[in-house]
Amino acid sequence: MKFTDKVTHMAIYRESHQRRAVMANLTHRRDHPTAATIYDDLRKEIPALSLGTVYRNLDILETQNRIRSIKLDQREARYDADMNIHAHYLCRVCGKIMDLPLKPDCCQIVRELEAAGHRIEKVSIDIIGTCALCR
Amino acid sequence: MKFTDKVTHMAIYRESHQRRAVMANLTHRRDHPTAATIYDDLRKEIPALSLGTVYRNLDILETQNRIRSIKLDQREARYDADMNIHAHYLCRVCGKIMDLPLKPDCCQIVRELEAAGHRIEKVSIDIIGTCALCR
DNA sequence: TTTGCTGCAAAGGATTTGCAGAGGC
DNA sequence: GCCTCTGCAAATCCTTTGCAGCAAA
Repeated sequence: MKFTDKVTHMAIYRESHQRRAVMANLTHRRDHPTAATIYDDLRKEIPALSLGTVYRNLDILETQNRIRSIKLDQREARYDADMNIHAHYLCRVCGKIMDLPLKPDCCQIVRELEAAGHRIEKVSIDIIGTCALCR
Repeated sequence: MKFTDKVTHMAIYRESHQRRAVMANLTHRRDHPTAATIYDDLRKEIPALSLGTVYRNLDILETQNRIRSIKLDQREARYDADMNIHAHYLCRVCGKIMDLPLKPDCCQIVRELEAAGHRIEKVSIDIIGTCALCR
């Protein structure tokens, strides 16, 4: 599936065993795993699983708005099943990612953009630094 | 230079012709070019320039806090010499990137994190959607 | 039965890196 | 003169894709 297809071609999805497993794995985690982490984890229950399938399913789940991807640094994407509005803080020393709840009035720009006629599909608020423990 | 060296090893930088050119190119632009775009542009004045050098210099300039990198989608990084606090809006249909000025009170989380002892090194607020013209 | 989904493996694309020589300071 | 920076090219890393068979609905 190409990037543009997401917009123009509304696919009819089937719930495969693998997709359910990816979704379940992400739901039952508190961290923000990479595709490779999910893959390693799921191989225990689905030995024949392939990494490509994990990527394809993460992509579809994001299109379905059931999960969101996070690009904190230039490295691998991370995934999150928590769809509540929140920011992420990454400590670049220990690598830990913290969820930061957001007050609704923090997203005033979003409302201004919408008022100007722009459609909002994704908002990412990512903060990188060194956490208190690592300083 | 490895990722971790940025933290532990404080390098003494020299201002090369190439680094000055990358910085100047970025300063004189209003868009948010990729490394490849800057490279294509600078080849006109520095024909022997290599893409690796562009990447290395963008990396160093970001470490020096003279520019910032932007990761809007899963694709190439973009670069911005505007160091004022602002958000970015990407229209995923036409690809245009808008700068969004931010009111200082929009970053309350940042102050809360700092109060809790965490050091903030970078804040990215990125919004993806479909702009008014493309709808 | 239809057509989306999978595993496999190869391809793709962006970024990084090792090296030997050039060039700031 | 020391040590950083460069061009080159190969390597790396993450992600995507083509294909033939499998499996939801």
